[in-house]
Amino acid sequence: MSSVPRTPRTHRTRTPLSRERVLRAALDMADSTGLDSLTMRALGQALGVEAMSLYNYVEDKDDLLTGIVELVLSEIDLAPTAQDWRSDMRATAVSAHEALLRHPWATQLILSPPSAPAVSVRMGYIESILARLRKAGFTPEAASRGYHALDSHILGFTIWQLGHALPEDAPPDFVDTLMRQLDPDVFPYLMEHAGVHMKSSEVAEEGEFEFGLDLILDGLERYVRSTWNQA
Amino acid sequence: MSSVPRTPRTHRTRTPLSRERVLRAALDMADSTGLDSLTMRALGQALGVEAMSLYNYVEDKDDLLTGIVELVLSEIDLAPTAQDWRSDMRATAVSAHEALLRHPWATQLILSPPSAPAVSVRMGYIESILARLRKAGFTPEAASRGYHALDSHILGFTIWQLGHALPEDAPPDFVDTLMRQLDPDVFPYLMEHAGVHMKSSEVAEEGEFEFGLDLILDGLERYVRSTWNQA
DNA sequence: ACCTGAACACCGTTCAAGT
DNA sequence: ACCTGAACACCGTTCAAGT
Repeated sequence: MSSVPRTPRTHRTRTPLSRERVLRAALDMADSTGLDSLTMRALGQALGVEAMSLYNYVEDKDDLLTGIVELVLSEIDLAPTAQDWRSDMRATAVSAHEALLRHPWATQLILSPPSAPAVSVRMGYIESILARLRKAGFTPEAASRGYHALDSHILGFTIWQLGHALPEDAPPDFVDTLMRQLDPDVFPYLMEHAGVHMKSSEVAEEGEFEFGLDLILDGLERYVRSTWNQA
Repeated sequence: MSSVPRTPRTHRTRTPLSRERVLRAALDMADSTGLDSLTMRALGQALGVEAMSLYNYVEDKDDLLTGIVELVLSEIDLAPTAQDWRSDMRATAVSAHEALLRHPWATQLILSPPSAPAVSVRMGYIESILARLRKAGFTPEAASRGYHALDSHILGFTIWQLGHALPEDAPPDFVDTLMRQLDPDVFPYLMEHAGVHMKSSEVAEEGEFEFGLDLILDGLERYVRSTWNQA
């Protein structure tokens, strides 16, 4: 701890490799150039090392991907401090949505993991949602329902939204030319729909996530109230 | 059409290759052994041909995947014949959900396509939802909202549901051993949640899709009613 | 016209060998 | 202890050559 031999790191910033540094570099790579370009060989090169060295810090590529997903999930605010469960759930959902949008590759890794079940990485996240609802007086069944409804909306809407975003390399007239190819006799309402999109800003699209979120929160509120009335 | 030379197809069922036969075989392969095992080489072998021959019927692998997604989408009932928009939308949503569950690999291809935007394959589907809502008196804006809410729930919930399904090769005591590994002091509510799952049947899980669906339909109903009252 | 062998540029991963 | 060269078993895809 205290007697690290300090070699003068003049010509190379020879920061020693570590699992954390590998994961951080992998996350940066996925953020900047996409998940497809994150190969073991390219990641090695980015760290100034051959690909094989990475296996000293990571079990295999699956473990690498699991690790960077964990980093993304750690950005979510799991302990907002509002008075009521509804505001807390809303805050956590919005925080999760924002984190997932910051790392557009993450949602598909969570929902369609290359191999293992995703639940293990997300246990802390799931536990805190369940805990908040139970502590607000939800029955175990109602809390399970609530978690399902909220989580499927958070992840499901986000991946849907990302899948419908314009491709990064889209030319400015992308939507325009796409619409011109549509036969107005066959797809009249699709053209109208595109028109609605052109008028609305990004702010409006952000509203869509919260629109659905509030629908779910409304439904949960009614659902638990009816549960309480039964008792 | 009428003068096809009929070679006696005795020792080999030498059905000539065609795009349709290639796509059908690819879909069957994805259904039975998963998307990962669907390689050009394996598909060729299944059809009794070398992989390179497939490029006579399919532009590249992307085109192949687009093709089998189209087959899945064609299974959806886009023209139910109830009286009201709500029943029609509900029927189409349920039909879509069922088709996507029959082909568990399809939803991720729709939501995270390897390259191209997914909208092109789904135009007919989107158009028919928009058309049904507009014909029920929805404004263009309300119809857009409705389509977004419905489609994101259909695809988003389904991919969430599939991502949380037990792996195919799971041993019978999979959930049991997973729960035993959980520290009850750290994840008490997660354990309780697992307990709720053990008691409920598959039917109950099917109910979750319709629970969220009805929430959205309720919200849309209120939303358009308020729109009408304004006019 | 349709199919194939050989080849190319990639993957993830292993393992013995280096320092 | 950490890193590497060489190798293995795969990918998608091309292209000239076969029939």
